[in-house]
Amino acid sequence: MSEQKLQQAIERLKSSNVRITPQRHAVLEFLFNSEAHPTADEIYKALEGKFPNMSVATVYNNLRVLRENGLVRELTYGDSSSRFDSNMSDHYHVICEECGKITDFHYPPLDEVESLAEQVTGFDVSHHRLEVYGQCKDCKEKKAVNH
Amino acid sequence: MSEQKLQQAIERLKSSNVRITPQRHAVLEFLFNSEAHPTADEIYKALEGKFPNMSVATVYNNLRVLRENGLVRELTYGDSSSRFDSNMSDHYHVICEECGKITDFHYPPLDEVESLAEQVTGFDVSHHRLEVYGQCKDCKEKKAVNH
DNA sequence: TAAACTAATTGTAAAGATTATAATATAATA
DNA sequence: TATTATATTATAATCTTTACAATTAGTTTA
Repeated sequence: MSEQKLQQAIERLKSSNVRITPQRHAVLEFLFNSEAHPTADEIYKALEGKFPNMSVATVYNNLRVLRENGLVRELTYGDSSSRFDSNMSDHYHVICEECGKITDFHYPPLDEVESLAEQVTGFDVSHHRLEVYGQCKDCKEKKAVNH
Repeated sequence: MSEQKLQQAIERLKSSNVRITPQRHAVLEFLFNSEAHPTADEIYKALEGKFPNMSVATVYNNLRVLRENGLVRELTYGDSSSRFDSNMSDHYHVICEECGKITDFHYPPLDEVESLAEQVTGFDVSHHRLEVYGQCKDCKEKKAVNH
């Protein structure tokens, strides 16, 4: 997709003295082209073909570097492994409890909640996270068919 | 605290044919008296004195049973282990990024977000989760002293 | 109250995700 | 192209949670 965004990200890394290796480039590119919020293992498997010798540790290392440089976000839900999202714009997620699919959706940032939390608890608030859970269209339809 | 709530919980378990063993009673009681949202391991360590032979598997089993019966909630944040909350009323959490402390706070349920998510994504929404992150009072003060 | 039945506990092993480590390879730079 | 620091690889270790089989113990019923 947006080749420009990818180039910007690479410049950002370079200016932080992060080396652009083929593996790192591939992880970054894969995430930028994915809307599926993949896990580390899914990224690893997706790049196996191109990099047969790549270690899974490399994927984890690079995800950490990308996260530390503000290029991807780590999403931790109830399930066992983290998911990664290169969409750093303000948005929330709706998660299907049936099949695990994660869908983006936009809503005005909940600034009121943050400021009330500050007042009530005395915290300095930095950010919040919100996820909505339910059943996606596909899973609804599948159930309907089986009846 | 509320001895009555504990008795109600026990009745609820009995009516679901869940046996009340000393270990199970202790896990339940500990959670009902705790406001600290403990991990499974913290519960295990807290009960070690009373039950020197208790297995950590017993703690996990009981937490699962309590969760399945709607008596505790499992909280999964970015850190490695789940936390458990016996406060089943509608409330949100503010989490200190410094020390990990979790503080309850109340806010009207975000029904609007849920209904917008339904419209936009076509999901059947069942619930949502929201956490606010920041720095707690104590950690702020500690930092101020060190300057 | 005792026997019988079923569920719970225990101890240990296994699974799965992630991190640590040390040796080797390689990107960036002068 | 030589140098140097960083990244990668392969593997082991760690940590949380679950699985399993044997034993123990609630609960029910005769």
